[in-house]
Amino acid sequence: MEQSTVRVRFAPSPTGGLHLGGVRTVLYNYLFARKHGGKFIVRIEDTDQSRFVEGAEQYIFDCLKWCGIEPDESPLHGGNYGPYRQSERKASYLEYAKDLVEKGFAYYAFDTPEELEEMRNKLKSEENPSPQYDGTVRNNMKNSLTMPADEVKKLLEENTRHVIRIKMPGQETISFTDMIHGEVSFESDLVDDKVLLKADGMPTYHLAVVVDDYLMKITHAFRGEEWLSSAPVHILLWKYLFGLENMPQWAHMPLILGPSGKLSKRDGAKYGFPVFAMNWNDSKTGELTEGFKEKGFLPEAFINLLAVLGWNDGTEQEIFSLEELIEKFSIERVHKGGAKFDFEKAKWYNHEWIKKLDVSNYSFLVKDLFTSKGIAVNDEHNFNQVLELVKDRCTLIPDFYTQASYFFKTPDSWDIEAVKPKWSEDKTAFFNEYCIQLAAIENWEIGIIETTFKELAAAKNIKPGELQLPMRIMLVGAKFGPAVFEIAAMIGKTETVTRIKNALKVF
RNA sequence: GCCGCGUUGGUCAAGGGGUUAAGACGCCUCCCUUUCACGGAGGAGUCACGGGUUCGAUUCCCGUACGUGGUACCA
Repeated sequence: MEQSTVRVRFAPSPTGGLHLGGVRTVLYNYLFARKHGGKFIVRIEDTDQSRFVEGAEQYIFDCLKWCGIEPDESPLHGGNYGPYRQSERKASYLEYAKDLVEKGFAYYAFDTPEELEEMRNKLKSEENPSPQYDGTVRNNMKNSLTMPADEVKKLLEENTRHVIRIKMPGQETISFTDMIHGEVSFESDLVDDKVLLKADGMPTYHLAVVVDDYLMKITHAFRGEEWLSSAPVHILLWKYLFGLENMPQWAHMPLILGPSGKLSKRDGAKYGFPVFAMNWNDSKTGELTEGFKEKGFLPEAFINLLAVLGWNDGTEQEIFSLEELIEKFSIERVHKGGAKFDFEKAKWYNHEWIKKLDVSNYSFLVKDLFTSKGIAVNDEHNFNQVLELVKDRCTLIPDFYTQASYFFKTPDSWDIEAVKPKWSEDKTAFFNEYCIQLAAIENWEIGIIETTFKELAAAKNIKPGELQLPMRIMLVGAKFGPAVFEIAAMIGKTETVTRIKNALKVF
């Protein structure tokens, strides 16, 4: 397997935002493909036109790009196994479905939606709230198994609306080896006759994955655990159509859960944190759902936190770059059980990445933020120096505004309460004189600003510590930020003196 | 209901027949810093339950509970 090309695919449907579970699945797909020197393929599952949302396909690729994941083959990147949109492969599915009918593994079903509903209502009971179209039920329905051959032929010729269903065998144990769960098995009698080809001629997911995986020579198929229950259908299809020996290896990823149960794609707002990679603007509903990107997450942190939610390399390492993940990832170490998403920890990862990365990697984001708030950034070098000074205090990108904006504009207000109780005439005098001395400084740098301050304090017989906090309030407006003298050095002589004088009027 | 999958602190988790059951986030205390962080040192808190198997089970087996997914002409 290692010798021949590993081909892994991610098959999203363009129906909405890319949520956490989705991104993690792509990520694992991608890591596995890269680690084994294989191809990473993105195929679009757009066979359900009713749910199709304009722009969703592009959105998916935008998210991947932001995460640093580049597909080798996709509708946008090209490749030798196209088309990469299921809607463009419609013709071939019909052939395979007919082939299955001929071999006796599938059949035509002419039941109308109304008739199906009637059947379900009739059979519904306390014990069986959702009756299936299964081995016993199909004998009482309108299909090519129960109707005479000539009648079936006639209906087909008249183009009567129909679907093709798989004929689940009776009393057969269907099992396969999942790369994460190990041996998984199902009893065929308990699985229903899934629709393979819809009345509109489009395949259902079941037929499409199998046919596409075969035609695209997929070797490994990783998907969310929500697919595990329908795996027996896929296994059977592989057996009937292409042979089990050609079937890709399956891996069903554990689910990502919300704070209370399952993580719903919808109201992410109720958790207070995003559930999508990037802002998702639903053209159908007009709803805007916030993404991790826009919330202020770095892509490095985002993929890092997702990668280790359900996987670890067995060491104590927690911070991984994409390159390290490619090197260290192994599907065998992926957890079986689902994990609750913890936003606090997610923020911690972002904080770590902000600290770890050189500010030049993300200063453009902060610059955009400042610009949008009306602060023009002219001196990039100076700007980066400021960011370097405050980055330890920033968890999300927007934090840079509160942590650094005072370097570029006078504080809007002062935390008067922090200084007033201990204020005295001595201190006013000190600062007045300090201003004069500062104004006289030729070589404006941190050492001299601090020395001047301390010597004057000693001369006035005031503890420097009692003066530093007021000075901070004057320059910053509040009790936070790097060393005061560092700030003074950064904002310049004129600005420092101005801020002190202005504050003095109020203190 | 039925079927599948799962279950180590509040959360993410290492481990796996005999361990003082790692580590991280969060929380608390202290140190550093006359700010806020960063950093450092500590602390509280755990093997879902019941039966087996075994000299011994958190680890293996069987049940139960709980969680979660499926049960669509959605993916």
